[in-house]
Amino acid sequence: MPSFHNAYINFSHMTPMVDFTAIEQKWQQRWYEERLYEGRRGGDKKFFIHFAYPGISGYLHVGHMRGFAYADMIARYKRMTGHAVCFPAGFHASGLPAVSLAKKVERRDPAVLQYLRENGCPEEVIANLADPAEVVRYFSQVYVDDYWKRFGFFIDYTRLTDTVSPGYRRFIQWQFHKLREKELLTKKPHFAPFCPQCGPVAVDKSETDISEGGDAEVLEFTVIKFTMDDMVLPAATLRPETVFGVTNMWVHPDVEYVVAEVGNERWIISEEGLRKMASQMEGEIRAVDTVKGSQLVGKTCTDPLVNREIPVLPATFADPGVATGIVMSVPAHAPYDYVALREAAPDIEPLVIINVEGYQVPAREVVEEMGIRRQEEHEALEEATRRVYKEEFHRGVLNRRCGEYAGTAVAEIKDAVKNALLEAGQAAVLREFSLPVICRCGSPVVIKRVPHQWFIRYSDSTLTETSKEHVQSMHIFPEEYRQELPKVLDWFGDRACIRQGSWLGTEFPFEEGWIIEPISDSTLYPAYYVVAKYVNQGRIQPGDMSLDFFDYVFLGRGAPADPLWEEARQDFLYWYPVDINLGGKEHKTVHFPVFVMNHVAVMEPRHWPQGIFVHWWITQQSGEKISKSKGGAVPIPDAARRYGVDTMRLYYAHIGAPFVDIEWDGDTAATYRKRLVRLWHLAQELLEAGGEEAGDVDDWLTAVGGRAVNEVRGAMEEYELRRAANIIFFDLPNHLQWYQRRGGQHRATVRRLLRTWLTMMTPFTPHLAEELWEKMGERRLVSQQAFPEPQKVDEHILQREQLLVDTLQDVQEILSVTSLDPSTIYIYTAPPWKWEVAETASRLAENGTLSMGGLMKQVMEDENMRRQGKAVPAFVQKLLPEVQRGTMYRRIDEYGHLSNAREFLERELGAQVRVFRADEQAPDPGNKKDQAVPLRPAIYAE
RNA sequence: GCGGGGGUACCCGAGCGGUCAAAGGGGCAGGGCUUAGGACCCUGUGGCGCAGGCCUUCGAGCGUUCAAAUCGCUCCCCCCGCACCA
Repeated sequence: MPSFHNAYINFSHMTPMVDFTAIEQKWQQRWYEERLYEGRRGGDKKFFIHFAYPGISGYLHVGHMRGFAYADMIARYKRMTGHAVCFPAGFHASGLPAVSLAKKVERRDPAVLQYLRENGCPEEVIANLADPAEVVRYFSQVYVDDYWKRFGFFIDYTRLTDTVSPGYRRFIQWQFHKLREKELLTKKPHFAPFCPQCGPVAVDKSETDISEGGDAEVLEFTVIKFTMDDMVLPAATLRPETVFGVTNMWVHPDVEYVVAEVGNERWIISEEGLRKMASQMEGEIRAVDTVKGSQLVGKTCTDPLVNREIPVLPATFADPGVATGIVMSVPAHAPYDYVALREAAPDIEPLVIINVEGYQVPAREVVEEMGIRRQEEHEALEEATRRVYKEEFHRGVLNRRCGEYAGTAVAEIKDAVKNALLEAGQAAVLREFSLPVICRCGSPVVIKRVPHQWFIRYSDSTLTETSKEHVQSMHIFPEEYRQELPKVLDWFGDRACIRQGSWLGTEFPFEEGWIIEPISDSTLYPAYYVVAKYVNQGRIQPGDMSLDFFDYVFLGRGAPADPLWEEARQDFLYWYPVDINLGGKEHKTVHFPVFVMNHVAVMEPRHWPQGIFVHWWITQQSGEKISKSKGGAVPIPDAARRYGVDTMRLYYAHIGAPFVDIEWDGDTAATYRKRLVRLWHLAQELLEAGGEEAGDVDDWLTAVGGRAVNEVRGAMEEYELRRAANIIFFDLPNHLQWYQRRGGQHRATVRRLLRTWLTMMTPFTPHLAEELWEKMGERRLVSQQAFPEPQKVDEHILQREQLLVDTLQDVQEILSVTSLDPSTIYIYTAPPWKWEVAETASRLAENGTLSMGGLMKQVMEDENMRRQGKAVPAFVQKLLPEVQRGTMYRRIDEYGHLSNAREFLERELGAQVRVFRADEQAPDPGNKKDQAVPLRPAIYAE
C-alpha cells in the first residue's frame, strides 16, 4: 500500500504540539486504574452489548477495529446516559486457525515467521507458538493489550473468556444437552469437504482451512447408468433432463479408463472419477481392470430411460478429471457435443427435446452464430454453453420426446428427472468442486460421505417460525437486514455440528472422538460472560459447573447448591437479554441466525436477544477484503501510533455509514488527524475567551449548541454514529468558527458550550475530550459525566442569525455579479405590514386553508392594509408560492438584529453598512426599499 | 438459479417526495494571513448572468404527482452471501 507510506511524514524533528500518544497513555491509565470499564449492576436501566468475538488466527488489522470501535462508542454513550453497561468480550479459539498457525510455526514456515516478526512478535514467543494453546494465550493477550486497551475501549476485562477454556467447554456441553432435550439434534449421512491428511475442512473465501479454491462451488452431477453389454457406462451430467436427447456417448480415445466393481455392477470410469465415487458411496469399490478409451469407441450402449441403442464416439474434450470422465452427448442442446459430433459423425442428427421460442436446434444456432469450428475452442464453447443453458432454463419447455415430462418447463423439471432415475436405480449422485481445492497441508480436498453425522435441526419448523416471529420485535440495524433475516431463517437448514480431527473445540457429549464445530459452539455465548467473571475470579471451578449449575443460573430450574449460584442467577436476570450483538456483514447468514435460534431454542422467551447491529467492512483499495496474503493489513499498533487512537475512532465513526464498505486509505486517516488537531486548537482559543458582556451571538451559540445536543441524542439513540459524529466534529466546530468570526468571546457562554461539546465528543474521541476537559479546570473525568440533557431551543434566535448569514451571502452575490467595489451598502428590512401578511399566510397554510382569495380577503379587512394600496396584492402574489413551498413565517426583529451586527457586516464587506426599516424615512438612492420582504431585506450597493 | 445490496458533481460520501444545484470532507483555483503539526482563515469549484436570478443535472428510459435524486415500472452496469469461515 504505497499511499499508506507516503501519507506518513516523519515529524520527529519537530516538537509536536499535540502528543496523541502521551494523552492516550495518560487517560487510559486513569480509566483502567479506576476500573471504569467494569460492568456493575445498578439502577433499572441496563445495557448489555457485545460484538461477535474475533477468531484467533493471528494479528488483526485496522479493518477489524471498525466494529469493536462502534461497540465501544455505543457502550460509552449508554454509560453516559445513565445505563449500567455490560460490554464483555472474548476470543473464538475453536476450529483450525490456531492449530494451523501453530503447525506452520512448528515447521518454521518462512512466510509465517516473517509475518510474526514484522508484527513485533518476540523470538522467545515465536518459539512457543508451535503449541496451539500458546497461540490462543498469546494472541488473546495481544488483542486485549495492543488493540482493545490501546484504543481505550471500556470492555469489561473481568469477563474475558475463550472458547476452549475449561469453563466454556462445560457451558457448551450444557447447551448441547439442552438441544438434545428439545430434540433438536439428529443424525444422518452428510457430504463434507475433506482432506485425506487433515480430515474435514471448510471451503470458503477467507480460505481459513485451505490454501486454494475458496471460490469453489459444490456441483452435483447426476451419474446416469448407460448399459454396455454387462457393464455400466456412467455418464455424468448437470442437466439430467437432457437424457431424452442423447445421441451418443463420448470417451477420450487416449485415456486409460478403469473397470471397477461397484456393488454388483461393473463400471467403466476414469481413475479420478473412481476415487471420487469411492469417497462418496457406501460399500467398497475397487478397480479390477483397465480399458483404453479407443477400445470403447465403436461399441454401443443403451440409454436407460428411453431404451435406445447409441454409439460410443471419441472426443478430446471428455476430461477424465471431471466427474466420471464419461460424457453423454446431447448435440441439440450442448454446444460441445454439437461441435464434436459434427466432426465425429456428421450423419447423426441432433435430437431436439426442448422447445425454446426463437430456436430450432439451440446448440447449433448458437455455435453457428458465434462461428465456433472446433471442440478445442474452450472459451467460446463455455460461453455458448452458458447462453444455451440460460435460454433453455428460463424459457424452455420439454417436448413430446420426453414422455411423461412433455410440456413441462425446464426450470421445474430438473429434480424430477433426477429423482426418478435415482429411484429406479438408474443413476447415482456425484458431488464435485467446480475448481481444484487444495488443503493448507497441500493435499487436494475431496468430498467425502460421512455416514452418521450429527446435525442441529435448524430446519425445525417450530424453531424457525418462533425465531422469525421474535425477530419482528428485535431492533435490527440496518433496516435491510431486519427484512432479510426472516428469509435467512427460512433458508437455514440443518447444520452439521461436530467433526473429527485435530481441532480445538469442545468434546461432543454424546459420541466420543467428535468435536463440536466452531459455528455451533458460538451461538449462546453472551450468557457465558455472566459466569466467566466468577471463573476468572476463581470463585467457581469449571469442574463444579455442573448441568444443574447452568440450569439454575440460566433457566432458574432446580435449587442453588451454593450461594454463588444465586448470585450468578441474579446477575443473569439483571443483564440478560442481550441488547445489541454487533458483528460484520459476514455474520449475516451464519452467526446471527444461529445466535437467534439457539436463544429461542434454549432460553426463556424473556431472555431472547433484543438487537443486532451489522456493520460492513474496511476493504483494501481494490475493494477486496483486507487479508494478510494480499498485503493490505496495516497493523493496529502502527495505525494507533501514526494517526492517533482518537483519529482512528473518529475515522471509523465518520468515514461512512456503518452499512457500506470503506476502502482503507492512510491519507484519509491523516486528514482526520488534521481535523482533530484543528479542533484542539479551536478549543484552546475558546478557552482563552475572556469577554464579560454577552450579546446576540452568545444567545445564538447557546441555541445552536442546544440544537446540536438534541440532534446528537436523536442520532445516538438510533445508533446513527456517523450522523452524531458529523454534528459533533464538523457542524458544531463550524458554528464555533462562525461565533469567533462574529466576534463572540463571552467567557461564560463559551465555557458552557465547551462543556457540552467535550461531553458529546467523549464516546468518539475520549482521550482528547479528557485532556481538554482537564484544561478547562475540571477535576472529574469527562468519561463519567452525564451526556447533555435534551434542551429547549429558541428558534427565533436561530432564525435571526440565519437572516444575517443569508443577507451577507446576498450582498456577496450581488457584489460578485456586478463586480462593484462599493463604499456604502444600504440594507432595508421588511415593513411590519408585510410581516403581518406573511404571518397570516403561514397561519392559513397551517390550517390548510391557504388561498389567494382567502388571504387577500382576510388581509384587506385591516384598514392599515388597505392604506398600502396595490402593494398588498403584489406582495401576496410573490409570497404565496413561498408559503406553499413550506416556508413558515414567524416574526423576528430583523432591524434590531442586523443593526446590532452592523460592525460585523462592515468588517466582512469592507464598506460602510447602513441599516434602515423600509417603512421609515431613509435615503434610498437605488430605489430598492420596496423590495424588502420578510427574511429578505432589500439591498443596495454603491 | 435463490436471497440481498448498489449506481449522487473531480474523488469519498450525505440526502431517499417539496426548504436540493444537492450536507460534510478531500482535491483543485483565487484571495487573505504569515506559519497550529501534512499550517490557518475567507471565497469559488455544472452552465449562463453588470443586482440577490435563470437554465441543465443525481446510471438510462418511461410513468405517478401541483412537485421526484427521492415513489412505481422497464432496461443497463457493479457488488455480496448461498452453509462444517468467525
